[in-house]
Amino acid sequence: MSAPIRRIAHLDMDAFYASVELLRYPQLKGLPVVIGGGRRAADEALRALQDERGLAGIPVEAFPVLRDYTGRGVITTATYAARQFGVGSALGLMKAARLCPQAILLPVDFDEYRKYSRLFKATILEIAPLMEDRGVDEVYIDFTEVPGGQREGGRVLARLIQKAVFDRTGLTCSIGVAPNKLIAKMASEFNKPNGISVVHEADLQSLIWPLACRRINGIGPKADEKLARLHIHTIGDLAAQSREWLIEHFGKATGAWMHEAANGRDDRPVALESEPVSISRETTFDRDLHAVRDRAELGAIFTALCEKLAGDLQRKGYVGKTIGIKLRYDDFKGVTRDQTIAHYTADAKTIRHTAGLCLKRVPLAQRLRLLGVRVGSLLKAAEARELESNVPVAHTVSTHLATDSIAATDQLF
DNA sequence: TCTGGGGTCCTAGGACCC
DNA sequence: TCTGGGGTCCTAGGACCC
Repeated sequence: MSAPIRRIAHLDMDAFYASVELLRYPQLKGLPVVIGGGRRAADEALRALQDERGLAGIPVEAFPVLRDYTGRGVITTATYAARQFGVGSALGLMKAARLCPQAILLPVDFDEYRKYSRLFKATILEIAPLMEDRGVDEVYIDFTEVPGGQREGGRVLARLIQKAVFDRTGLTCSIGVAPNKLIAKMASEFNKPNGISVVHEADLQSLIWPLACRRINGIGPKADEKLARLHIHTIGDLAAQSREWLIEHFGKATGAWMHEAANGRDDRPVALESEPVSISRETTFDRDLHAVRDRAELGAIFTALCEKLAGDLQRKGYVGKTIGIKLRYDDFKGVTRDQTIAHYTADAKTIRHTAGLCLKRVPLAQRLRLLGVRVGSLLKAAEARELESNVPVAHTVSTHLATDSIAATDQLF
């Protein structure tokens, strides 16, 4: 037997949030539905209806629709019926309301999506043990050594996984199988929804080169625009450029990577485990707030963000020592500030204090639409304890001083 | 009536150390 | 008296992804 050919799958759940919602509200099947926003009043009305008539008993007319929405939310997911109207992810809800006013608008329910996310991933792991988590609704799977992973280029195993996921969750997914992650990711888009597509190395020119450069995971709007200015539109156009020329225009790292990608080369392994680098909380206000005029309100939001963040860290068992803030002004421009402290922490007061110092270094004349707090340079709490277990006394004192001066920061706003 | 809330990685300059 | 260079950490911003 010769060595097995590397076969990597990318699995993407179809319209994940929306599909989970349709499991609860089957009466909405086939209708344009979008998930997003978050209006307390409408959410409560919906909850009251659930209590009264049961989920599936809510009449279609009783659901909130886009037409009635006022606020600053965006669409996170749209059903395929809604996509017909040109609405999709990241579109502002007010804008979407003009395209499809009758679309039903459901609030985001992350807890529910996380539940199904765990379920479909556990199902995959029972079949194929080498899986990389890429967020709530997608994964990479290494098919190479899995029984059936080589049959029909991986199609047989892909079908098996697709069926297992559907049987367990009632949800469909699309799978691409290819020689590497880069191509697998593109391939999973080929037959959406509920599709499978298999790409071999020899298919590069016929299946990959005609695609727009933007389809490469890692080429975003900016790079795409620049490529277009250079008259490069397809991946084939990109592959026709020399490595040197690409490095000249996009820099050493990006240029070389583009050259590899365009030629279908990617040797990144399927990464089973990864540790978080940072954890953050942010919020966009219902209306823009002014640091002076809305001092009390901003201060309360700021403190609440720090407390939630501390809770997240503690629950997940991490501490960090780089505390940062993020601001977005009413013109949508943003700034960040951060500060590294002497000791790892997950303490709300310490975070609040340090973030408060960051805030003092930022211009606050203009009104704000967003405030965020971040903790980075993370370490597992146990590892940090070990690391800091024989720390000089002087440092311990400074921590107490820092925590004691919280009162002063409270007067910030 | 524009534009959410998480994240990751890269770049680039300055400080500071060897 | 001058001339280096490498390495690491910190900070700010930006591109990109789900």
